[in-house]
Amino acid sequence: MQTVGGRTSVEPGHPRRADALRNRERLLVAARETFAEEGPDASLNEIARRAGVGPGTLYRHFPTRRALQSAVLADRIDRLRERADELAATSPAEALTAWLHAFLAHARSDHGLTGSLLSEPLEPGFDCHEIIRKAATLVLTRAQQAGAARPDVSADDLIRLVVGIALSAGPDADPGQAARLLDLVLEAVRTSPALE
Amino acid sequence: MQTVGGRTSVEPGHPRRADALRNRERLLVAARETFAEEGPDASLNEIARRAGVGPGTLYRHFPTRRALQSAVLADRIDRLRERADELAATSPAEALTAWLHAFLAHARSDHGLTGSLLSEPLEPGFDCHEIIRKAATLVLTRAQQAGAARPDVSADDLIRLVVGIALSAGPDADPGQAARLLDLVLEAVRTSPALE
DNA sequence: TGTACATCAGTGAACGCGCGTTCACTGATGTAC
DNA sequence: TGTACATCAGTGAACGCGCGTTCACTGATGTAC
Repeated sequence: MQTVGGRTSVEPGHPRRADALRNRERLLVAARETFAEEGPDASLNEIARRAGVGPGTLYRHFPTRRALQSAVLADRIDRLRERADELAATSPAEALTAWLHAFLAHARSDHGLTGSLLSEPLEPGFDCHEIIRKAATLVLTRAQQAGAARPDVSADDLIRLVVGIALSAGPDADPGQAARLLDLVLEAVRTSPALE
Repeated sequence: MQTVGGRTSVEPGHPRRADALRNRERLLVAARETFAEEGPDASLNEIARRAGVGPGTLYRHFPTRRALQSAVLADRIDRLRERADELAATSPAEALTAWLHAFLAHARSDHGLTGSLLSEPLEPGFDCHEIIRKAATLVLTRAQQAGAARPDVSADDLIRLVVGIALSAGPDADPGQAARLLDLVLEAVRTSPALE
């Protein structure tokens, strides 16, 4: 929410020292890369190695794998939330399409991280699934009220479909196919169920 | 193809001894269970333990993890292929719907095994992706020729969508939601693209 | 501004663990007579 | 049918590996004066 220079501001009091902040940032960069390359089960020692810090340092900043994963996702999730707000300026139908494509790009880029965090609840304080669901709901209900999306589809349905497309396509697959599949799904979402 | 008492017949010459056949069968049962519970990366030692054999025995029968995985899938894949043939007796539209739902049930039940085998090529001789693709193509082209499915959708698209739904739903999720999502997708598949 | 000090983050060797995989040996089985 | 033997499958201890995780120690940093 409060951001400084485009970077999420630090919770007051927590990381005080300059080297702590620097290492935290390095760990996040290394984790993002490693998760992208090797999936959400990538080795934590390997991430520490890439960040150029000892494994103990990783644990000091992120006591659990889950904590590291959600920290990695945090700013991208936040960007998706912002995007949903921005899209309020466009038509409901366009907003729905554009946001889901943005979400697809996000999910495709992280090699299953979003998928793995989707199912299980996170530590309290940052539930990425909840944030995504809220953003999806925002865009979807607006489209539904405008008659641009069928009313019997939920935000959860859309999220599952997009994550599913991202997971089954794999990160090295044709990005065009994933987008095409999403377009196909979007047609069904726009179609009135009464037509059936 | 040739089956004896509902069980796939043995390739001539390979497993000759009675205890070898028995252990092979035990390993397959244990692997099926373990993969279902713990996913396609489950421990091979654990599978051998459950089957009541030494790890060496597992390796004698299945030299690689992949070989074991595809052997586990083999008969279910075969059943899907048969199902596609049987459905030739029903209407093209019904056949498409029914087969995809059968495939969804299959993919949902194996905790990502199908998904993991989908992307990478298998050992020569049994390519489960190829068999599934053939079955899907059979059902899909028939529907397309009857005007019951849009022509710009490929068998690969359908497979990806179904696998995606299965993967994103997770095995402990609501089976109703998965079926509903597939129905939604099927609506889009039936819809003429000209309507857009 | 300069310095002394307390605090707190970083270090990295080390541990235990379970994994995949091997292999010398044992023993069950099928077959030939 | 019964038996001797060769074959081939099973065994499971053992290996090396990389993982997650810890912790006693070091040292950088921020602060108080």
